[in-house]
Amino acid sequence: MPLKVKPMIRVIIIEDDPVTVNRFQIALEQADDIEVVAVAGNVASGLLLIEAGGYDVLLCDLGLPDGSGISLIRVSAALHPNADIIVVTIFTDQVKVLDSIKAGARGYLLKDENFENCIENIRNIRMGGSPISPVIARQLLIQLQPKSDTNKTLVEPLSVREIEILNMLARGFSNPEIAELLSVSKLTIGTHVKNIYRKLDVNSRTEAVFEGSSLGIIDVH
Amino acid sequence: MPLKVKPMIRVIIIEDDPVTVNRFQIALEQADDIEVVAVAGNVASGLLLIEAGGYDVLLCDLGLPDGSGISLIRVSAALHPNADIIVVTIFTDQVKVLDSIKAGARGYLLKDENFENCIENIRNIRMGGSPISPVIARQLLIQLQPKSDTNKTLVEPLSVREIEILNMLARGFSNPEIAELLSVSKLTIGTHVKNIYRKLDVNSRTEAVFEGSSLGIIDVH
DNA sequence: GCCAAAATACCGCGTTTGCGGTAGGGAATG
DNA sequence: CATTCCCTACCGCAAACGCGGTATTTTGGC
Repeated sequence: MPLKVKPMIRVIIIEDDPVTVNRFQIALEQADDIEVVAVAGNVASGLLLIEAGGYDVLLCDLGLPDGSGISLIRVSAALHPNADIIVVTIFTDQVKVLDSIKAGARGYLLKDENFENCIENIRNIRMGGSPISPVIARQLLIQLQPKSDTNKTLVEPLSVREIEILNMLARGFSNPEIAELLSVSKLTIGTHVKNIYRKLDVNSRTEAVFEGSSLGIIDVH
Repeated sequence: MPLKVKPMIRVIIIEDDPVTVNRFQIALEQADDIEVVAVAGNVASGLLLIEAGGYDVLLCDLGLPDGSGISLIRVSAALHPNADIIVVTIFTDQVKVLDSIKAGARGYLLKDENFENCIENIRNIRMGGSPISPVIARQLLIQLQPKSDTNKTLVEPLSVREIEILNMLARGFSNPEIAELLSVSKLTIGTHVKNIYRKLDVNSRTEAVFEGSSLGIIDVH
Protein backbone atom coordinates (compact mmCIF):
# COMPACT_ATOMS: atom_id res chain seq x y z
CA MET A 1 0.00 0.00 0.00
CA PRO A 2 1.43 3.30 -1.11
CA LEU A 3 1.91 6.25 1.17
CA LYS A 4 -1.05 8.51 1.53
CA VAL A 5 -0.53 11.12 -1.13
CA LYS A 6 -1.78 14.57 -0.33
CA PRO A 7 -3.56 15.81 -3.44
CA MET A 8 -1.86 18.80 -4.97
CA ILE A 9 -3.91 21.96 -5.39
CA ARG A 10 -3.35 23.13 -8.93
CA VAL A 11 -3.60 26.91 -9.27
CA ILE A 12 -3.77 29.12 -12.32
CA ILE A 13 -3.29 32.87 -12.14
CA ILE A 14 -4.78 35.42 -14.49
CA GLU A 15 -3.25 38.77 -13.69
CA ASP A 16 -1.59 41.40 -15.83
CA ASP A 17 0.75 42.93 -13.27
CA PRO A 18 4.02 40.92 -13.28
CA VAL A 19 4.93 42.13 -9.81
CA THR A 20 1.74 40.75 -8.34
CA VAL A 21 2.14 37.49 -10.20
CA ASN A 22 5.64 37.20 -8.87
CA ARG A 23 4.60 37.83 -5.32
CA PHE A 24 2.01 35.12 -5.62
CA GLN A 25 4.44 32.63 -7.07
CA ILE A 26 7.00 33.27 -4.37
CA ALA A 27 4.38 33.02 -1.66
CA LEU A 28 2.84 29.84 -3.02
CA GLU A 29 6.21 28.13 -3.44
CA GLN A 30 6.30 27.85 0.34
CA ALA A 31 3.40 25.39 0.28
CA ASP A 32 4.18 21.84 -0.77
CA ASP A 33 0.56 21.09 -1.54
CA ILE A 34 0.05 23.96 -3.95
CA GLU A 35 1.49 24.36 -7.41
CA VAL A 36 1.00 27.16 -9.89
CA VAL A 37 0.40 25.35 -13.16
CA ALA A 38 -0.19 28.30 -15.46
CA VAL A 39 -0.28 32.07 -15.67
CA ALA A 40 -2.03 34.42 -18.11
CA GLY A 41 -1.90 38.19 -18.38
CA ASN A 42 -5.06 39.06 -20.26
CA VAL A 43 -8.58 37.93 -21.03
CA ALA A 44 -7.74 36.31 -24.34
CA SER A 45 -5.00 34.00 -23.08
CA GLY A 46 -6.83 33.48 -19.81
CA LEU A 47 -9.77 32.14 -21.74
CA LEU A 48 -7.54 29.54 -23.35
CA LEU A 49 -6.23 28.44 -19.97
CA ILE A 50 -9.72 28.11 -18.58
CA GLU A 51 -10.91 26.14 -21.56
CA ALA A 52 -7.92 23.84 -21.20
CA GLY A 53 -8.93 23.10 -17.62
CA GLY A 54 -6.73 21.06 -15.30
CA TYR A 55 -6.82 23.39 -12.32
CA ASP A 56 -8.47 23.49 -8.93
CA VAL A 57 -8.21 27.15 -8.06
CA LEU A 58 -8.33 30.20 -10.28
CA LEU A 59 -6.83 33.41 -8.99
CA CYS A 60 -8.30 36.10 -11.19
CA ASP A 61 -7.74 39.83 -11.50
CA LEU A 62 -10.65 42.00 -12.64
CA GLY A 63 -8.90 44.87 -14.41
CA LEU A 64 -7.20 43.19 -17.32
CA PRO A 65 -5.81 45.10 -20.30
CA ASP A 66 -8.24 43.66 -22.83
CA GLY A 67 -11.40 43.45 -20.73
CA SER A 68 -12.89 42.51 -17.41
CA GLY A 69 -12.06 39.34 -15.56
CA ILE A 70 -15.71 38.88 -14.72
CA SER A 71 -16.35 37.27 -18.08
CA LEU A 72 -13.56 34.81 -17.28
CA ILE A 73 -15.16 34.02 -13.95
CA ARG A 74 -18.40 33.28 -15.70
CA VAL A 75 -16.72 30.96 -18.17
CA SER A 76 -14.73 29.12 -15.54
CA ALA A 77 -17.79 28.67 -13.33
CA ALA A 78 -19.69 27.25 -16.27
CA LEU A 79 -16.98 24.92 -17.57
CA HIS A 80 -15.44 23.82 -14.29
CA PRO A 81 -17.95 24.17 -11.47
CA ASN A 82 -15.65 22.25 -9.12
CA ALA A 83 -12.81 24.70 -9.47
CA ASP A 84 -12.82 27.52 -6.93
CA ILE A 85 -12.47 31.07 -8.13
CA ILE A 86 -10.81 33.76 -6.06
CA VAL A 87 -10.95 37.35 -7.21
CA VAL A 88 -7.76 39.24 -6.43
CA THR A 89 -8.00 42.90 -7.25
CA ILE A 90 -7.82 46.48 -6.05
CA PHE A 91 -11.48 47.23 -6.70
CA THR A 92 -13.76 47.53 -3.71
CA ASP A 93 -16.87 48.96 -5.31
CA GLN A 94 -20.11 47.19 -4.77
CA VAL A 95 -20.96 46.63 -8.39
CA LYS A 96 -17.76 44.78 -9.19
CA VAL A 97 -17.91 42.78 -6.02
CA LEU A 98 -21.49 41.70 -6.56
CA ASP A 99 -20.99 40.98 -10.23
CA SER A 100 -18.03 38.77 -9.40
CA ILE A 101 -19.94 36.85 -6.80
CA LYS A 102 -22.93 36.43 -9.04
CA ALA A 103 -20.64 35.27 -11.81
CA GLY A 104 -19.45 32.49 -9.55
CA ALA A 105 -16.46 33.72 -7.54
CA ARG A 106 -16.11 32.09 -4.12
CA GLY A 107 -13.42 34.33 -2.67
CA TYR A 108 -12.60 38.01 -2.94
CA LEU A 109 -9.28 39.38 -1.77
CA LEU A 110 -7.66 42.76 -2.06
CA LYS A 111 -4.16 43.03 -3.45
CA ASP A 112 -3.04 45.22 -0.60
CA GLU A 113 -3.65 42.58 1.98
CA ASN A 114 -3.57 38.87 2.24
CA PHE A 115 -0.38 38.09 0.43
CA GLU A 116 0.96 36.38 3.49
CA ASN A 117 -2.29 34.54 3.99
CA CYS A 118 -2.80 33.40 0.46
CA ILE A 119 -1.67 29.85 1.13
CA GLU A 120 -4.12 29.62 3.97
CA ASN A 121 -6.84 31.16 1.85
CA ILE A 122 -6.36 28.71 -0.98
CA ARG A 123 -6.44 25.73 1.34
CA ASN A 124 -9.47 27.23 2.97
CA ILE A 125 -11.46 27.66 -0.19
CA ARG A 126 -10.76 24.05 -1.17
CA MET A 127 -12.34 22.99 2.07
CA GLY A 128 -15.54 24.86 1.36
CA GLY A 129 -14.76 28.22 2.91
CA SER A 130 -14.88 31.62 1.29
CA PRO A 131 -11.99 33.91 2.16
CA ILE A 132 -13.23 37.45 1.83
CA SER A 133 -11.47 40.66 2.76
CA PRO A 134 -13.33 42.46 5.52
CA VAL A 135 -13.74 45.57 3.41
CA ILE A 136 -15.46 43.50 0.77
CA ALA A 137 -17.48 41.56 3.26
CA ARG A 138 -19.01 44.79 4.45
CA GLN A 139 -20.31 45.44 0.95
CA LEU A 140 -21.95 42.05 0.90
CA LEU A 141 -23.59 42.57 4.26
CA ILE A 142 -25.10 45.81 3.07
CA GLN A 143 -26.60 43.89 0.20
CA LEU A 144 -28.19 41.42 2.57
CA GLN A 145 -29.70 44.02 4.84
CA PRO A 146 -33.47 43.98 4.73
CA LYS A 147 -34.61 46.73 2.40
CA SER A 148 -36.37 49.18 4.62
CA ASP A 149 -37.29 50.21 8.10
CA THR A 150 -40.52 52.02 7.36
CA ASN A 151 -43.08 49.42 6.47
CA LYS A 152 -42.47 45.65 6.70
CA THR A 153 -43.80 45.34 10.20
CA LEU A 154 -46.53 47.88 9.68
CA VAL A 155 -48.33 45.74 7.13
CA GLU A 156 -51.24 43.79 8.48
CA PRO A 157 -50.09 40.16 8.57
CA LEU A 158 -51.61 37.76 6.08
CA SER A 159 -53.26 34.56 7.23
CA VAL A 160 -51.86 31.20 6.18
CA ARG A 161 -54.59 30.76 3.63
CA GLU A 162 -53.95 34.19 2.21
CA ILE A 163 -50.24 33.57 1.85
CA GLU A 164 -51.02 30.31 0.12
CA ILE A 165 -53.30 32.08 -2.31
CA LEU A 166 -50.89 34.96 -2.83
CA ASN A 167 -48.27 32.46 -3.91
CA MET A 168 -50.69 30.95 -6.38
CA LEU A 169 -51.48 34.40 -7.71
CA ALA A 170 -47.78 34.90 -8.35
CA ARG A 171 -47.73 31.69 -10.36
CA GLY A 172 -50.39 33.12 -12.60
CA PHE A 173 -53.38 31.08 -11.51
CA SER A 174 -56.80 32.66 -12.02
CA ASN A 175 -59.40 32.73 -9.29
CA PRO A 176 -61.36 29.83 -10.81
CA GLU A 177 -58.18 27.78 -11.13
CA ILE A 178 -57.19 28.40 -7.53
CA ALA A 179 -60.71 27.51 -6.44
CA GLU A 180 -60.42 24.24 -8.30
CA LEU A 181 -57.04 23.43 -6.75
CA LEU A 182 -58.19 24.22 -3.24
CA SER A 183 -61.61 22.67 -3.74
CA VAL A 184 -63.56 25.74 -2.72
CA SER A 185 -65.81 28.15 -4.52
CA LYS A 186 -64.24 30.68 -6.86
CA LEU A 187 -66.22 33.30 -5.01
CA THR A 188 -64.37 32.38 -1.86
CA ILE A 189 -61.08 32.95 -3.61
CA GLY A 190 -62.41 36.30 -4.71
CA THR A 191 -63.03 37.22 -1.09
CA HIS A 192 -59.56 36.07 -0.03
CA VAL A 193 -57.99 38.04 -2.80
CA LYS A 194 -59.87 41.15 -1.82
CA ASN A 195 -58.73 40.72 1.77
CA ILE A 196 -55.14 40.35 0.57
CA TYR A 197 -55.53 43.60 -1.34
CA ARG A 198 -56.82 45.37 1.73
CA LYS A 199 -54.05 44.08 3.97
CA LEU A 200 -51.30 44.90 1.52
CA ASP A 201 -52.96 48.17 0.59
CA VAL A 202 -53.11 47.46 -3.13
CA ASN A 203 -55.85 47.11 -5.72
CA SER A 204 -54.69 44.52 -8.19
CA ARG A 205 -53.09 41.10 -8.18
CA THR A 206 -50.11 42.54 -9.95
CA GLU A 207 -49.40 44.97 -7.14
CA ALA A 208 -50.12 42.29 -4.59
CA VAL A 209 -47.47 40.04 -6.08
CA PHE A 210 -45.01 42.92 -6.22
CA GLU A 211 -45.63 43.79 -2.59
CA GLY A 212 -45.52 40.19 -1.49
CA SER A 213 -42.30 39.75 -3.35
CA SER A 214 -40.75 42.81 -1.72
CA LEU A 215 -41.84 41.66 1.70
CA GLY A 216 -40.54 38.16 1.16
CA ILE A 217 -43.97 36.64 1.59
CA ILE A 218 -43.75 34.88 -1.73
CA ASP A 219 -41.42 31.92 -2.13
CA VAL A 220 -38.95 32.26 -4.90
CA HIS A 221 -39.33 29.39 -7.31
CA MET B 1 -0.18 70.43 23.41
CA PRO B 2 -0.93 66.99 24.75
CA LEU B 3 0.21 63.82 23.15
CA LYS B 4 -2.06 62.47 20.50
CA VAL B 5 -4.39 60.14 22.33
CA LYS B 6 -5.45 57.07 20.47
CA PRO B 7 -9.17 56.62 21.13
CA MET B 8 -9.85 53.49 23.13
CA ILE B 9 -12.15 50.90 21.66
CA ARG B 10 -14.64 49.96 24.35
CA VAL B 11 -15.81 46.37 24.08
CA ILE B 12 -18.60 44.54 25.83
CA ILE B 13 -18.93 40.77 25.73
CA ILE B 14 -22.16 38.82 26.00
CA GLU B 15 -21.27 35.16 26.27
CA ASP B 16 -22.29 32.46 28.70
CA ASP B 17 -19.22 30.24 28.51
CA PRO B 18 -16.68 31.56 31.09
CA VAL B 19 -13.79 29.86 29.29
CA THR B 20 -14.52 31.71 26.10
CA VAL B 21 -14.94 34.98 27.95
CA ASN B 22 -11.62 34.41 29.63
CA ARG B 23 -9.85 33.68 26.38
CA PHE B 24 -11.22 36.90 24.96
CA GLN B 25 -10.16 38.95 27.93
CA ILE B 26 -6.64 37.56 27.90
CA ALA B 27 -6.33 38.06 24.16
CA LEU B 28 -7.66 41.60 24.24
CA GLU B 29 -5.41 42.61 27.13
CA GLN B 30 -2.55 42.52 24.67
CA ALA B 31 -3.97 45.51 22.81
CA ASP B 32 -3.47 48.91 24.40
CA ASP B 33 -6.26 50.46 22.36
CA ILE B 34 -8.94 47.98 23.38
CA GLU B 35 -10.61 47.62 26.73
CA VAL B 36 -13.31 45.24 27.83
CA VAL B 37 -15.70 47.43 29.77
CA ALA B 38 -18.37 44.88 30.64
CA VAL B 39 -19.38 41.26 30.38
CA ALA B 40 -22.76 39.57 30.55
CA GLY B 41 -23.68 35.89 30.50
CA ASN B 42 -27.28 35.87 29.39
CA VAL B 43 -29.92 37.78 27.46
CA ALA B 44 -31.44 39.48 30.48
CA SER B 45 -28.25 41.04 31.83
CA GLY B 46 -26.96 41.62 28.31
CA LEU B 47 -30.01 43.72 27.61
CA LEU B 48 -29.18 45.95 30.56
CA LEU B 49 -25.63 46.42 29.31
CA ILE B 50 -26.84 47.34 25.85
CA GLU B 51 -29.38 49.80 27.19
CA ALA B 52 -26.69 51.38 29.33
CA GLY B 53 -24.56 51.98 26.23
CA GLY B 54 -21.03 53.28 26.43
CA TYR B 55 -19.41 50.75 24.12
CA ASP B 56 -18.04 50.69 20.60
CA VAL B 57 -18.00 46.97 19.88
CA LEU B 58 -20.34 44.24 21.03
CA LEU B 59 -19.09 40.67 20.95
CA CYS B 60 -22.20 38.57 21.13
CA ASP B 61 -22.84 34.86 21.41
CA LEU B 62 -26.02 33.44 19.89
CA GLY B 63 -26.74 30.46 22.12
CA LEU B 64 -27.41 32.02 25.48
CA PRO B 65 -29.07 30.14 28.33
CA ASP B 66 -32.20 32.30 28.42
CA GLY B 67 -32.68 32.95 24.73
CA SER B 68 -31.05 33.85 21.45
CA GLY B 69 -28.50 36.60 21.10
CA ILE B 70 -30.19 37.72 17.91
CA SER B 71 -32.71 39.73 19.87
CA LEU B 72 -29.80 41.47 21.58
CA ILE B 73 -28.27 42.27 18.22
CA ARG B 74 -31.50 43.82 17.11
CA VAL B 75 -31.72 45.96 20.22
CA SER B 76 -28.13 47.10 20.03
CA ALA B 77 -28.43 47.96 16.36
CA ALA B 78 -31.51 50.01 17.10
CA LEU B 79 -30.21 51.84 20.16
CA HIS B 80 -26.57 52.32 19.15
CA PRO B 81 -26.23 52.22 15.38
CA ASN B 82 -22.64 53.40 15.62
CA ALA B 83 -21.53 50.45 17.70
CA ASP B 84 -20.28 47.48 15.72
CA ILE B 85 -21.66 44.05 16.48
CA ILE B 86 -19.63 40.90 16.04
CA VAL B 87 -21.30 37.53 16.41
CA VAL B 88 -19.04 34.95 18.02
CA THR B 89 -20.55 31.52 18.06
CA ILE B 90 -20.30 27.89 17.06
CA PHE B 91 -23.32 27.97 14.76
CA THR B 92 -22.70 27.87 11.05
CA ASP B 93 -26.18 27.26 9.76
CA GLN B 94 -27.55 29.59 7.19
CA VAL B 95 -30.63 30.66 9.09
CA LYS B 96 -28.74 31.87 12.14
CA VAL B 97 -26.11 33.56 10.03
CA LEU B 98 -28.64 35.39 7.91
CA ASP B 99 -30.82 36.34 10.82
CA SER B 100 -27.83 37.80 12.62
CA ILE B 101 -26.79 39.81 9.62
CA LYS B 102 -30.30 41.05 9.02
CA ALA B 103 -30.57 41.97 12.67
CA GLY B 104 -27.57 44.22 12.26
CA ALA B 105 -24.39 42.23 12.94
CA ARG B 106 -21.35 43.43 11.01
CA GLY B 107 -19.00 40.59 11.78
CA TYR B 108 -19.40 36.84 12.24
CA LEU B 109 -16.67 34.72 13.74
CA LEU B 110 -16.52 31.10 14.81
CA LYS B 111 -15.30 30.24 18.28
CA ASP B 112 -12.93 27.61 16.96
CA GLU B 113 -10.92 30.07 14.97
CA ASN B 114 -9.93 33.65 15.20
CA PHE B 115 -8.99 33.94 18.82
CA GLU B 116 -5.52 35.02 17.90
CA ASN B 117 -6.89 37.45 15.33
CA CYS B 118 -9.57 38.97 17.46
CA ILE B 119 -7.61 42.14 18.15
CA GLU B 120 -7.09 42.62 14.46
CA ASN B 121 -10.73 41.88 13.77
CA ILE B 122 -11.97 44.41 16.27
CA ARG B 123 -9.72 47.13 14.91
CA ASN B 124 -10.84 46.16 11.46
CA ILE B 125 -14.52 46.45 12.13
CA ARG B 126 -14.02 49.88 13.63
CA MET B 127 -12.47 50.95 10.34
CA GLY B 128 -15.48 49.87 8.35
CA GLY B 129 -14.56 46.29 7.56
CA SER B 130 -16.51 43.14 8.29
CA PRO B 131 -14.46 40.24 9.58
CA ILE B 132 -16.24 37.07 8.60
CA SER B 133 -15.09 33.50 8.94
CA PRO B 134 -14.65 31.88 5.54
CA VAL B 135 -17.10 29.13 6.41
CA ILE B 136 -19.71 31.74 7.14
CA ALA B 137 -18.82 33.82 4.16
CA ARG B 138 -19.63 30.89 1.94
CA GLN B 139 -23.16 30.83 3.33
CA LEU B 140 -23.56 34.47 2.48
CA LEU B 141 -22.30 34.01 -1.05
CA ILE B 142 -24.80 31.25 -1.62
CA GLN B 143 -27.48 33.68 -0.57
CA LEU B 144 -26.28 36.23 -3.10
CA GLN B 145 -26.06 33.75 -5.93
CA PRO B 146 -28.66 34.43 -8.57
CA LYS B 147 -31.37 31.90 -7.81
CA SER B 148 -30.88 29.47 -10.57
CA ASP B 149 -28.55 28.01 -13.10
CA THR B 150 -31.14 26.95 -15.58
CA ASN B 151 -32.77 30.13 -16.73
CA LYS B 152 -31.60 33.66 -15.91
CA THR B 153 -29.16 33.81 -18.75
CA LEU B 154 -31.43 31.81 -20.98
CA VAL B 155 -34.22 34.35 -20.68
CA GLU B 156 -34.48 36.58 -23.64
CA PRO B 157 -33.36 40.01 -22.45
CA LEU B 158 -35.99 42.72 -22.18
CA SER B 159 -35.58 46.02 -23.99
CA VAL B 160 -35.33 49.27 -22.05
CA ARG B 161 -38.89 50.14 -22.89
CA GLU B 162 -40.09 46.74 -21.79
CA ILE B 163 -38.32 46.97 -18.46
CA GLU B 164 -39.83 50.40 -17.96
CA ILE B 165 -43.29 49.03 -18.64
CA LEU B 166 -42.73 45.93 -16.51
CA ASN B 167 -41.93 48.19 -13.59
CA MET B 168 -45.14 50.10 -14.16
CA LEU B 169 -47.06 46.85 -14.29
CA ALA B 170 -45.64 45.99 -10.88
CA ARG B 171 -46.93 49.28 -9.55
CA GLY B 172 -50.39 48.26 -10.64
CA PHE B 173 -50.91 50.58 -13.60
CA SER B 174 -53.35 49.40 -16.26
CA ASN B 175 -52.48 49.47 -19.93
CA PRO B 176 -54.48 52.67 -20.56
CA GLU B 177 -52.79 54.35 -17.60
CA ILE B 178 -49.33 53.41 -18.78
CA ALA B 179 -50.22 54.61 -22.27
CA GLU B 180 -51.24 57.95 -20.80
CA LEU B 181 -48.04 58.28 -18.78
CA LEU B 182 -45.82 57.39 -21.73
CA SER B 183 -47.92 59.34 -24.22
CA VAL B 184 -48.45 56.46 -26.59
CA SER B 185 -51.46 54.42 -27.63
CA LYS B 186 -52.83 51.88 -25.20
CA LEU B 187 -52.64 49.39 -28.01
CA THR B 188 -48.90 49.91 -28.14
CA ILE B 189 -48.67 49.08 -24.46
CA GLY B 190 -50.64 45.96 -25.19
CA THR B 191 -48.04 44.91 -27.71
CA HIS B 192 -45.19 45.63 -25.32
CA VAL B 193 -46.88 43.64 -22.62
CA LYS B 194 -47.39 40.72 -24.94
CA ASN B 195 -43.73 40.82 -25.90
CA ILE B 196 -42.75 40.87 -22.25
CA TYR B 197 -44.90 37.78 -21.71
CA ARG B 198 -43.24 35.99 -24.58
CA LYS B 199 -39.73 36.84 -23.43
CA LEU B 200 -40.38 35.87 -19.82
CA ASP B 201 -42.42 32.86 -20.89
CA VAL B 202 -45.52 33.79 -18.93
CA ASN B 203 -49.12 34.59 -19.78
CA SER B 204 -50.27 37.17 -17.29
CA ARG B 205 -49.03 40.39 -15.76
CA THR B 206 -49.04 38.76 -12.40
CA GLU B 207 -46.58 36.10 -13.50
CA ALA B 208 -44.57 38.70 -15.34
CA VAL B 209 -44.13 40.72 -12.18
CA PHE B 210 -43.20 37.61 -10.24
CA GLU B 211 -40.61 36.59 -12.80
CA GLY B 212 -39.26 40.09 -13.12
CA SER B 213 -39.01 40.28 -9.37
CA SER B 214 -37.14 37.00 -9.15
CA LEU B 215 -34.76 38.02 -11.89
CA GLY B 216 -34.11 41.39 -10.29
CA ILE B 217 -35.48 43.24 -13.29
CA ILE B 218 -37.93 45.17 -11.18
CA ASP B 219 -36.66 47.88 -8.85
CA VAL B 220 -37.68 47.40 -5.27
CA HIS B 221 -39.58 50.44 -4.08
C1' DG C 1 -68.22 29.42 26.88
C1' DC C 2 -67.55 33.64 24.35
C1' DC C 3 -65.66 36.65 21.05
C1' DA C 4 -62.50 37.77 17.41
C1' DA C 5 -60.49 36.22 13.44
C1' DA C 6 -60.31 33.37 9.59
C1' DA C 7 -62.43 30.72 5.98
C1' DT C 8 -66.20 29.99 3.42
C1' DA C 9 -69.99 31.61 0.08
C1' DC C 10 -72.92 34.71 -2.76
C1' DC C 11 -74.28 38.64 -6.48
C1' DG C 12 -74.17 42.10 -10.43
C1' DC C 13 -71.84 45.18 -13.41
C1' DG C 14 -68.43 47.83 -15.76
C1' DT C 15 -63.51 47.57 -16.98
C1' DT C 16 -59.51 45.30 -18.18
C1' DT C 17 -56.90 41.35 -19.88
C1' DG C 18 -55.14 37.97 -22.81
C1' DC C 19 -54.96 36.03 -27.48
C1' DG C 20 -54.81 35.82 -32.21
C1' DG C 21 -52.94 38.10 -35.55
C1' DT C 22 -50.67 42.23 -38.97
C1' DA C 23 -47.71 46.13 -40.06
C1' DG C 24 -44.89 50.46 -40.82
C1' DG C 25 -40.86 53.48 -39.50
C1' DG C 26 -36.34 54.05 -37.35
C1' DA C 27 -31.82 52.66 -35.54
C1' DA C 28 -28.13 49.63 -35.49
C1' DT C 29 -25.07 46.15 -37.19
C1' DG C 30 -23.17 43.35 -40.55
C1' DC D 1 -27.69 47.60 -48.60
C1' DA D 2 -29.96 44.08 -46.15
C1' DT D 3 -31.40 42.33 -41.98
C1' DT D 4 -32.76 42.45 -37.47
C1' DC D 5 -34.54 44.54 -33.38
C1' DC D 6 -37.41 47.93 -31.18
C1' DC D 7 -41.14 50.99 -30.82
C1' DT D 8 -45.12 52.14 -32.57
C1' DA D 9 -50.27 51.05 -33.84
C1' DC D 10 -54.51 48.50 -34.87
C1' DC D 11 -58.84 44.97 -34.14
C1' DG D 12 -62.48 41.80 -31.89
C1' DC D 13 -64.09 38.81 -28.47
C1' DA D 14 -64.31 35.69 -24.60
C1' DA D 15 -62.75 35.51 -20.12
C1' DA D 16 -61.30 37.20 -15.98
C1' DC D 17 -60.89 40.91 -12.75
C1' DG D 18 -62.07 44.62 -9.29
C1' DC D 19 -65.65 46.84 -6.44
C1' DG D 20 -69.42 47.23 -3.63
C1' DG D 21 -71.52 44.94 -0.43
C1' DT D 22 -73.63 40.77 3.02
C1' DA D 23 -73.52 36.46 5.58
C1' DT D 24 -72.66 31.71 7.66
C1' DT D 25 -69.44 28.50 9.79
C1' DT D 26 -65.15 27.03 11.78
C1' DT D 27 -61.28 27.89 14.44
C1' DG D 28 -58.54 29.50 18.32
C1' DG D 29 -57.55 32.00 22.67
C1' DC D 30 -58.73 34.03 27.07
